[in-house]
Amino acid sequence: MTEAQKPGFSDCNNATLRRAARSLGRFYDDALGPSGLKSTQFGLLFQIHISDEPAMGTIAEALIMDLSALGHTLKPLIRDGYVETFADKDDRRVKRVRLTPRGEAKLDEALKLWSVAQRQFEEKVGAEQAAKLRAALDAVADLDLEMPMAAPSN
Amino acid sequence: MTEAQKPGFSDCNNATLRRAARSLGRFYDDALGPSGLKSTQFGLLFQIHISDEPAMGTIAEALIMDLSALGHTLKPLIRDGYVETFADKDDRRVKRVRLTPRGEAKLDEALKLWSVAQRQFEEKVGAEQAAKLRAALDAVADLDLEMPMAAPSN
DNA sequence: TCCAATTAGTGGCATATGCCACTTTTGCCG
DNA sequence: CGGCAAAAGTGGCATATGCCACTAATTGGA
Repeated sequence: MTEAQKPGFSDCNNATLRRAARSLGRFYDDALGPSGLKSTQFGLLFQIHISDEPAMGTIAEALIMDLSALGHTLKPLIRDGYVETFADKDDRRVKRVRLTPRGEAKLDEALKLWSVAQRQFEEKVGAEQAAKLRAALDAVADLDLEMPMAAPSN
Repeated sequence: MTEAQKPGFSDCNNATLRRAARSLGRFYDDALGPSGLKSTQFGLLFQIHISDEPAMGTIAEALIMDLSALGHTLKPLIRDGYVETFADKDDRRVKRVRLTPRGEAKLDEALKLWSVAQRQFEEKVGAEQAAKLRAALDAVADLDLEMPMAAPSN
């Protein structure tokens, strides 16, 4: 057991996941560097792009991220003019989001850089392996994990 | 292709990874909640625990995280008295880290909570699947990804 | 119709991470 | 031995994320 601490570093699924995320994140960030976008921003712009003027809550749900976190993350993108928001016509509580022309252009630019990193990665691990990994990650992300908390006895 | 945008959300390995990390992170964070530690802090304390008074750079390398980021993340733990640092005897540039008795105790407390989440997770996906996933993630994390940047021609 | 519960966001506060510019130590070499 | 490049951290600045307490709009009854 002289190597009990050698592996990734622990048996914690979460820690292992975060570690990989930091590593891969750095790689994609570097690739996107020239565009001035972080990989997270790129992902967010992309998600908005493929959606139809989604409501913030819809985006947050799709990306499994906290609604307020999404709001914060959106700020720099709005400030830089890549994204704009507007109230839903039927429900004024809802705020919808869309890319500005400038945002679409920036996304196009970033997509070119992203594809290089993506290809680079898939060459290393193999497209099929990558697809399997993504599938596994999606499965994990969508797991209905719930602490065995006291079932609301009432 | 009516579902081109339905899956996780994109083919980006990085985005998929981050999404899963947010999801799983929330789960482990909830589990660790009672201890007052975040899953990231738990992971950091654990890493320090299994190491032998590691230098900051050593920890950063093991966790594949930026050295300065580690420094920042360490602050609240130092502030709360779970960790302490001291200069290396031979190289005064090096700062070593160790858990305080209080930190060891807190880690023990957190370990109990963590194991519940860990078990819960492995019950859902299967211990073997989880192990495979961790292996895959470690492999990804340790990949020597490098932008095909101009190879230093010299 | 009017109020209680629910839904969608916002703002504030705190941690997580990175990059960059410095400062302090070392290590190395002429 | 003196000075320069490399190594290890620190601090500042900016984004990423979460939780919580609130506010504004809606919805669902009584």
